Amino acid sequence: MSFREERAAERKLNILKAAAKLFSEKGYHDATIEEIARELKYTKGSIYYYINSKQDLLFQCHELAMNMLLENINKIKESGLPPDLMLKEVIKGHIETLISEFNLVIVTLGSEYELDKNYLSIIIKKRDAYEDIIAGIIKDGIKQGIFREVPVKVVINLIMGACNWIGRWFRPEGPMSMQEIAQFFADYLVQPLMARR
Amino acid sequence: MSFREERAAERKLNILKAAAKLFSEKGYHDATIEEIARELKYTKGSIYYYINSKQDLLFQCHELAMNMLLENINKIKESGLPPDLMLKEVIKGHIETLISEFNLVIVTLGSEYELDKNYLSIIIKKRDAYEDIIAGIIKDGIKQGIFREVPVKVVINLIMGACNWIGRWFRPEGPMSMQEIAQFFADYLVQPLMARR
Amino acid sequence: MSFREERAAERKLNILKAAAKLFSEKGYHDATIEEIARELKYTKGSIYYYINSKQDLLFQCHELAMNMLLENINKIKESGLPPDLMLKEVIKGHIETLISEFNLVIVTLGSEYELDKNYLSIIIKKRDAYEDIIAGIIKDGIKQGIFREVPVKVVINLIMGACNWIGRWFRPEGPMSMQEIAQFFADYLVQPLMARR
Amino acid sequence: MSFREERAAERKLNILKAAAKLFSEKGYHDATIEEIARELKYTKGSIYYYINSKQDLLFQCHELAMNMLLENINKIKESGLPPDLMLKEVIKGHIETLISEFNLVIVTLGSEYELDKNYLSIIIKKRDAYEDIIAGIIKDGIKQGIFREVPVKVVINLIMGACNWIGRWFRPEGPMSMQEIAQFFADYLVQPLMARR
DNA sequence: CATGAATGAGAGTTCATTCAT
DNA sequence: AATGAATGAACTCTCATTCAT
Repeated sequence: MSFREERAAERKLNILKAAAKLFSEKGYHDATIEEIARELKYTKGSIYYYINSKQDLLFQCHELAMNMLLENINKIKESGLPPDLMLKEVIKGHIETLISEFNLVIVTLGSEYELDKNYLSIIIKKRDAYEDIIAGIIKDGIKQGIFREVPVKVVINLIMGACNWIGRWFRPEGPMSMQEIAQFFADYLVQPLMARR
Repeated sequence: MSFREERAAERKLNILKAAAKLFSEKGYHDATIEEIARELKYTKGSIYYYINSKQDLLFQCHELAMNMLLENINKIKESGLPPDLMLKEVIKGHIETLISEFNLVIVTLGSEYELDKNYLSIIIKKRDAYEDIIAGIIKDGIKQGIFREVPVKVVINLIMGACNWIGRWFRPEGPMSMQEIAQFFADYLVQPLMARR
Repeated sequence: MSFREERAAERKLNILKAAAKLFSEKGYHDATIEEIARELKYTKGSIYYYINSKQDLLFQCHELAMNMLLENINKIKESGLPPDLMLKEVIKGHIETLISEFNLVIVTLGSEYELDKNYLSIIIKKRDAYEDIIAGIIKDGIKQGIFREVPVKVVINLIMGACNWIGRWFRPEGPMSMQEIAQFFADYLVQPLMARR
Repeated sequence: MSFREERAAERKLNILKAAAKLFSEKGYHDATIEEIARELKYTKGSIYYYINSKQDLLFQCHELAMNMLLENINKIKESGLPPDLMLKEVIKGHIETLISEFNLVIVTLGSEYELDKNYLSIIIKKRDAYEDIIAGIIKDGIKQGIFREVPVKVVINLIMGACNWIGRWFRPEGPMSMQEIAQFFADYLVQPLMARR
């Protein structure tokens, strides 16, 4: 990558982050291109040198966030941990990514219907891949007798809901740290899966 | 209420439901007043005979939904059940209201930042009242030794997240019925609260 | 006039006065039919039993005001006073009508361009008649050597301007009464007309 | 000021003048943004690149006009003329500004109630400053024994009314020129102020 | 007589997007 | 690479007016 391209890529990333911030604060529609530009001390027109459209911007936010989540889960998948511990790691990693890349991930979680059909199907594919990995872990656990029999999809949705909702209420200045919350959620959500001995 | 007033109230409710449907399908911004009118075979202007503004419409959807949830939880609070069973009833009731009044409740859960400050504060007050009742039940359970010690707020957020997320994935034609899901969630989410004996 | 017609006429006058009040307070456009109706505890629809259109309402305000002014000046014309005193009476009468029928007259003086062409031409005819009478008095005075030679039209416009502007600043609670102002204006405005001896 | 900024300022002034023309011809409400745009061969939307709102446009017309009048009167105040001649100069200057910047000034004189409270208070402050200067001149004249004792405010209102009304009837093609009218008004309106010797 | 209800034409305004420079 | 300027489509909202009951 040439110097020029590098600089362009960097600027694009900045635009993405500024967009994500505003999208997550005010919603896709109420965040205007003008505001995004102002945030970066660009002018409205200049932005269009780097992006194709506002939709495109939204899509790339979604994509970036999903890639982060996928990267994280793939690492965990390789860890060789037993299913219950592995699932806990997944939950903790999910929450930690969610909070540390707050703006980006919140956009993904809160603006589905704003995405055009074509873009949306790409994102959904990634999300499905993500959930499939989780499903694999749970099924493993069941097969090994560590987890009891459960409707896997439903459990995943339950877990994802609990975790994703964190974006709505988490405040860094609150009484529990990100790590404490992540640990608490992991324990709370995995426990009912465990088979009785 | 006179015949006239009754009919007017009914029409207003219809408008509210049509609005909720479109808001939940396309989001607040992308649902236009014109579409809402078309849905009801009204004209754009006529809608404004019943409402003050689009914001107002959104607000009233929120309010209607919150009132339904509050009505439900208040009934359960009076039931005299032990905390664990009561909490399960709350979860089941929440999910059932959510699904049967899908559009309305989804609007409430998914469009916070679209609401003007003044309106929002009213809704937040209602939501706080709702969560306070749940907090009361959990604290009761802890006091009675039925539930273990937990950070109450965090647990509520966990439960609410899991439940509210249902709006994102539930399909009536899916393998589990609304009641089955509600029961499964209630059991799954209450179990980790139980004190070990 | 039958009882019914009488009542209708009375109500129409009330509507006219309410309209005049609102027109003068907020301007023709910003005063809505709804407000006029509310002022009279009618409903929007009912108003239309008595009037044809909002334009019509405006026109009739204009006409009523002009008729009052004409009635007044015609009485003075018959008085047989010498021109200078007669002109002073006209000025005083004009100002007193203006103030005591404030709303009505203000409408006439401040919303010419709101009137449709057809309506406007009728009002302008009346105004011309009014000014012609004043012109007659001044010309008389010149002929009799009481007034000096002046461009009559210009003087009339000067006098009318000074008087009509009163609607913009007069406050009944101010330091001078209506009569004092009227007398002061009459003296001030007639003096420069007097021929030197 | 750069070339670009200069052009932008010029365009803004054009918009102001076009707006003033239409406002004075048809009144604030009946003049639409679309018409103003059409007058300048712009599109409706483009206008908003230069202004914030229609109200803003009206306000700026008011302000521009008041600034012209103030500039004029301030120059005269410095002239060192005796009060009677100075007052005549003020009247002439007022009339000449009024006529040569017809549209702008007429807007100011005829659309008070169209201005929002906040805007209006700014304009009223300027108008008060203007009238205070005139008041100063008259009081000077009284103190020097050149003018007789009069209620100053009332006289100012009388003079302003006579002058401002000119906008309603002046036609450049009429028998008297702007200068002749201005001179006539100045003489006519100052004479009754003079102390008798 | 009175009115609740409905209508539709039109206004102001916003904003993503484009483009010449 | 950047930007000031312009555009037009779309949207919310208002209100005089009509009409069945």
